[in-house]
Amino acid sequence: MKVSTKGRYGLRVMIELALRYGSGPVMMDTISNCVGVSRKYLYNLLTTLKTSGLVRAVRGASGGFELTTDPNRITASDVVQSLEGHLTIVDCVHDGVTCPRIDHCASREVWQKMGEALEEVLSDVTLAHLAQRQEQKNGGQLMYYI
Amino acid sequence: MKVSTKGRYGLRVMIELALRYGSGPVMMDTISNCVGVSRKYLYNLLTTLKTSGLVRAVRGASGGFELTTDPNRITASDVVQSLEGHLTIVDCVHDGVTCPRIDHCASREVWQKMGEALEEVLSDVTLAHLAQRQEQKNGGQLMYYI
DNA sequence: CAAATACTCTACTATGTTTGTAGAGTATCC
DNA sequence: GGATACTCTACAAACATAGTAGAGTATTTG
Repeated sequence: MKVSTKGRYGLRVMIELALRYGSGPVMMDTISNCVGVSRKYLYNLLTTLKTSGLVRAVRGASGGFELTTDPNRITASDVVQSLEGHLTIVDCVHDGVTCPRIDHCASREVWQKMGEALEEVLSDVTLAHLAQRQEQKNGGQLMYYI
Repeated sequence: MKVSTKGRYGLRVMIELALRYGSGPVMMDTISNCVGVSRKYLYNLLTTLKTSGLVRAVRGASGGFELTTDPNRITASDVVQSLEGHLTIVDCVHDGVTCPRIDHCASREVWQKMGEALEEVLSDVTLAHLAQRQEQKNGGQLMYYI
């Protein structure tokens, strides 16, 4: 019951983009350095996030990636679900393909509640919130890890 | 971010034992039939649960497994944590081995909240509760799936 | 006692997912 | 037209999950 590196790195990536929102596209090498992920792997994450419509890519010289919308309109739930898929702890909660014992399964109600609890936590946290928190922790400086 | 079959089957197993609590040990073949898991795999689950002190084994003829204590003193949290490990979404939340950026990581607070939310849901649900719910759904009959 | 019963243990394997890497291709800016 | 920087397909190593096989051991019951 862990978040994979996709979700972990992905949220960091989005926080970095939130910190730089409004300053034009940020190139992959910069993000790669800040977050500590290889350029190649980063591309996977950004491609997924792009497909979900959370980021936009600008090609060519002085290109890069940027958020498609204001950081306070993107939640951690959006980011995590984009990269990790549905916020369901067990497939039967979301699938149309239900297991044969679904009607007399008490466990299922527990798994459902867990998913709802996660959704509640994540949808309550915006990127703006996280970026602000990050700035506080760093004393207002962007971290580069060069 | 899924519960594995260990957790899913394990909780079912414990609900079955809760339904039969006080009637002496239940043998693995019975549990295996009710829950729909092979005897061999079931052994893995029960061994883990035994190590955690949630069930007790009785060897020999007319042996089997039974809960070590009353079903309303065992929570879903106990069961899931026994089989799946700590209820942490990301290791850095619980590990002593922290990642180098732990001090300026805003994401970590999100992962921590998620774990706490799960704990809250699971520790609020007892086996007695689940067994009762299961009985309601089955009209008071034990299901055998023979 | 002895036979049946039922848990116990070690080891092995197949399968799928995660976590990446390689290298050539393509759009855009100046 | 050259430099810049994203794009795409394919592949592969490492790890975790989900089991299976088969022989061993403790207890009850007659």
